[in-house]
Amino acid sequence: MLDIAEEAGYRPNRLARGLRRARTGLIGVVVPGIEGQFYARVLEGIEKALQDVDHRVLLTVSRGEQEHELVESLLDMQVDGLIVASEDDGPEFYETLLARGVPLVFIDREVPGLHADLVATDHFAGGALLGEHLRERGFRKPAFLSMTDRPRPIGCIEDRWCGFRSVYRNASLLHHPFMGSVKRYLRERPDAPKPETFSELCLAALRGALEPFQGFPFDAVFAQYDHFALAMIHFLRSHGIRVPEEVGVVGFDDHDFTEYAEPSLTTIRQPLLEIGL
Amino acid sequence: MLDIAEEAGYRPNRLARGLRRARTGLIGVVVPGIEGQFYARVLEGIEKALQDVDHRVLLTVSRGEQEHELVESLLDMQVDGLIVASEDDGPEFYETLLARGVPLVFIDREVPGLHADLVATDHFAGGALLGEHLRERGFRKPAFLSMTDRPRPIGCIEDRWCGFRSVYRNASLLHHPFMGSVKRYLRERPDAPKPETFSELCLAALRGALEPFQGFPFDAVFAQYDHFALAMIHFLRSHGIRVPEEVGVVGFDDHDFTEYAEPSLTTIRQPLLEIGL
DNA sequence: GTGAAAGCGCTAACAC
DNA sequence: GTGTTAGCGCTTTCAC
Repeated sequence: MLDIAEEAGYRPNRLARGLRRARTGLIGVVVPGIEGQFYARVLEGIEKALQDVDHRVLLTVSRGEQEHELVESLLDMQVDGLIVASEDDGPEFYETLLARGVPLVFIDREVPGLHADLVATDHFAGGALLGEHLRERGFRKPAFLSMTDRPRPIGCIEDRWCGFRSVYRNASLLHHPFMGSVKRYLRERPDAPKPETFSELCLAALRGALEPFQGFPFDAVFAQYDHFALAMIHFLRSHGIRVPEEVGVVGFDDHDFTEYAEPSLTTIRQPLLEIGL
Repeated sequence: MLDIAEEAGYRPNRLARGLRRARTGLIGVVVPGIEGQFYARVLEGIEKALQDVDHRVLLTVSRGEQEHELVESLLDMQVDGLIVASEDDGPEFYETLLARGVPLVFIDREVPGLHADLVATDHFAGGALLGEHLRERGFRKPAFLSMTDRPRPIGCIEDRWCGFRSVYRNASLLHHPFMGSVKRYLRERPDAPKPETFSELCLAALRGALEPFQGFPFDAVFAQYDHFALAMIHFLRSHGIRVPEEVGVVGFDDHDFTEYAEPSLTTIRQPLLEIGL
C-alpha cells in the first residue's frame, strides 16, 4: 500500500526531518533591536525573501548585550545559516565560526577586522548624496549630527561623514560640522528631567549639543538617525526657526518621514541565495 | 569516565533534544507585518519575554495572505506554542487547532466568533481616553478618521469608536465623525499621482476623504493610525491650519510622535507564562 | 518498483 | 551513582 493521501492530512515533522537531513530550513537572525524602523524593515525583507524559498526566520534581538550567546543558541538549534547585524568590535568570535564553516552574512554593520559577507547601504555614497542635496539647495554651513558616545564613531557613521564631507570639500564651501557626543548631556546632567520616550531623549540630547553655541551656527543639519532629524525639526520650530526655509534638515535611511538615501532593503535577498542557503 | 567538561566545549543539539522531549523551546509568531511601529514593538516585547525564559521566536509575516499556511508550517516545526495577530474572519481554522490542543494566544485582534486567549489594548478605553483628552482641551467637533475599506470596520476600530463616542455623547457635545473609507480615493482616481511611500498614500487618502467638504468641518481629528495622524498634521499645516491651536489631532498606539493611549506592550508577557509556555 | 533497516543526537527509562 | 538501551520521526541506503 502507498501513501493513500497519507491518512488524508499527514504533515511531516520538520524537526525530525531537520535532524536526519542536517538541514532545518531555519535561518538565525540577530539584530540589536527592532523598534527603530530600519531593522524592522530589514527584518521584514529578510522574512519575505526566506519565505519565498520556504525557510523560516529564527529571530533574536541582542539589545547590545548577548550577541555571542544568542548566536551560539541559534547554532545549537541547527540553523542553516546566520544573518547578523553585529555590534561586535573584534573579529575573533566570528572568525571562529567562519572557520567552522558556518554560513554567515552580516547586515548593516561591518565587524571591525573581519573579512566576511556584508549587506549594507553604501554609507559613503549616501552621505555624499545628502550632501549634494543640501548643497544644491544652497545650504552652506551644514552640521553633521551624530549621536554616538563611543570613543570612535562606528564605521557606517564615519563613512557617511566622509561622503558628506567630500561634497562640501570639493565645492570648497564652508562647512561647519560638529560630531557631538550628545548623549553625554544626559550623563552630565542628572538633574535634567529624565526623558521617558526616545523623542524626549533626542530633544535632551539636542539641548546638550547646542548648549555651547549662541543661536544656531549652521544653516542645515545632517542627522544620523531620522528619528533624531525629526526631533531637530521639532526643536528648531519650537525656537521659531522655519524648516526648511531657514535651516534644512536631512536624516538617513531610518524613517519614512524625511529625506532618505537608499532603500537598502531590496539588496538583502541576493546574498542569501548567493551564499547557497 | 565522566563529562570531563565534555571535550571542553560541547553544545547539545537542541533539535535532537526537541525531537526527543517533544518540546523545542520554539514559539511561532505570526504578524501581518512589522513595518508599522506597532507590531515591531509587540514583537520586540515578545522576543524579550521569551528570551527571558530561554525560548526562541520563529517569526513569520503573513502579509494578509498566507496566515493558515504559515501557522501549519510553524506547527510542522513543532513549536511549543503560537502567538498570532490574526486577520482571519472566521473561527473554524483556529477552533480546529484549539481542539487539537495547540497552545494559542492571539494578540491585538480578536478572531470573530472565536473564544480564545487574547492580549490586546482596551480599544474602548483608549478611545474614551483620547475622547476625554480632546474634550478637556475644548474641542467640540472631532472627526473620527479610520482608514479601512472593509465592509465592516474591524473590531478594534469599532471599539475605539464606541469608546470615543461615549465621551462625546455623555457630555452632550456636538460630534461630527466621519468614518471614511479613504483608501477608496485611490481606486476611484487612477489618474492621481501614484503614491510611492506610505506617507504619500496617507496624504492621497486624506484628500479623498476631505474632497466632499468645504474647508474643514471639524476642529479635532482622532486618527486610527498614528502614521495617518502625522499625515493629517502635515496636510493641515500645508493648508495654513495651525495644529493644535486650530485643529487638534490625536492618533492611536502606533507611533511615538503623537499622543497615545496605552503602552500595550508590558501586558504581552503575562499570558505567555499563564498559558504555561 | 516496494519494503526493511539503520541512524541523525538526544534523553528517559531501566539496569547494574 | 554510572552504563546501557530504546526510540522520538524522519530519510537514506540497501536489499528484494
